[in-house]
Amino acid sequence: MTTEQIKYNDMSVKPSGMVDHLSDAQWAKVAPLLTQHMHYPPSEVISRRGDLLDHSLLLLDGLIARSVPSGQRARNTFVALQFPGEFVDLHAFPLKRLDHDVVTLADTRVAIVAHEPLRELLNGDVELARKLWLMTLVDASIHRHWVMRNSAMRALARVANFLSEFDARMSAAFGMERQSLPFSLRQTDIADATGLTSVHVSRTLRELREHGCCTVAGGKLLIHDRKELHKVGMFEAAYLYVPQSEMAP
Amino acid sequence: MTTEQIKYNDMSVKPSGMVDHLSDAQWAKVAPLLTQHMHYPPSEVISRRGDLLDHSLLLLDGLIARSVPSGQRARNTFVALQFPGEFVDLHAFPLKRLDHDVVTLADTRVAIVAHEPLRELLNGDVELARKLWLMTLVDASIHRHWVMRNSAMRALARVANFLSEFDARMSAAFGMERQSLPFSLRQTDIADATGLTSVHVSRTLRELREHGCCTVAGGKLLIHDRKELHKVGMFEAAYLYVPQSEMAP
DNA sequence: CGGACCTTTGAACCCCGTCAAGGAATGTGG
DNA sequence: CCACATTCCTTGACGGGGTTCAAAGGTCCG
Repeated sequence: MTTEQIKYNDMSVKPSGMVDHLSDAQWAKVAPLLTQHMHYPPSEVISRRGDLLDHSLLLLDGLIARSVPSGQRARNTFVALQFPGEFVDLHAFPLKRLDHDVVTLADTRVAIVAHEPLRELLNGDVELARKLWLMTLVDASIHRHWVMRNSAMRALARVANFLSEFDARMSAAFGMERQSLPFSLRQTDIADATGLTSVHVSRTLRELREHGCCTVAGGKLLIHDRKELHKVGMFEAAYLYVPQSEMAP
Repeated sequence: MTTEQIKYNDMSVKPSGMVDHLSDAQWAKVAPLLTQHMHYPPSEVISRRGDLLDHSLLLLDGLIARSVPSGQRARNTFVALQFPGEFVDLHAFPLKRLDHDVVTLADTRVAIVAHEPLRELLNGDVELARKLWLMTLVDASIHRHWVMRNSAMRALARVANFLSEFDARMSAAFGMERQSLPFSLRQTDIADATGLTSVHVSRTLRELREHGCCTVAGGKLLIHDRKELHKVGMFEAAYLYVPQSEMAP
């Protein structure tokens, strides 16, 4: 394993994104559990399907996919993506056994939360426990959207919707919308996430580019016309349950 | 609304299925909250996307789909199915706002759990709260499997896998495996759940029948060769997290 | 400058969708 | 008990969106 272990002391600043569902006071309780950090290069398998976990991960920076062996395709299938400020596998806290691999898709930093101290913390704070529950339920809502997207949308709309979601969740992580986003996914990764082949993803991205929606190139996602991208992808962000305090002017 | 309201007194017997994740003592605490029952005919919309719920449902008997407006298909898309002994929309307890419709697919009986008394119960019982959390996480695991199935499997395997899941979850609800199962889904429902057209579902079911796997007809699912059905559908039940006490000899 | 990896493009194919018509099952009213 | 409607299932013919196979072109980095 080519991982590297570092100690940070300062988690006092609450990251943007999903953890913003927590109040400042709640974050102040969770932060002390995040003493141990790890750093991984891209395409690294952090945990494997079937593993019994005694800890979960908070994604600080980078990008992570949850991946399962694919039914009848050559490569694996991505069943979820996690962005900075999101818990990667908090469901392992009640569930323990993992039903998917956890794989990095970029240079990635995570903070480790051991389940034992987390259990003690949550035993004494019902509200906080409910917030963490809620955050896993947002994951489930996103899963449901992925089922719809990969079952009922054509390639062009499917990829446009996927990129719209990427934009929205990345914006939540940044705390603002951007015209240019870091985009470490290869076209084969987009294929794994959308249930298409990388060949057809290539063709579809060209189409989106020629429509003037967006360009994926050089590790960047350039949004030319967000409104048009959303329209092509029939994108409505409600299912992401982005915290209120986010995205304020 | 053609629903009918009944009062039951006896919920002392714990149903089989998903709620079997609860211990008898835990069930004894939950049961008193289930005083109000409802009965619905098939194809009835119980709750709608966007609704703010102050209660959740425990499915006692029948079958329920969670349905979303479809991207580019004529009909809706099913993002989940719920079987007897499962909570239908427990995620609405922390999340409140529903992101999908709740629709009956059979003659259906449910018990209503108001969120307010549930909140008070869970405030005083951390272990029980964690069990309910776990049950929503099993839903999420099933969502992930649906993403894989509808993204990465061919029609024949996809339908075989779907029917295998139906068999497994129905078996959990009955507490035993059966050769013949009540099956109230129409072929258009199978299509909505698998992302195929009903025409192709018809062809696929014929193929499964001719392979000697199973027959769907007359409101019944007949399993001729469960092992072969699982093989064709590449079915492995781990993602269902069926409770241990279930399925014992 | 050479090699590994990713992207792009072309051509052929096929799985599944679409359209259309007929058939079976069930229910309803006269 | 039959005419008729309704709903669902089945089958055929055809077309197309996406896959597969193959090869060439970029790009990055050692």
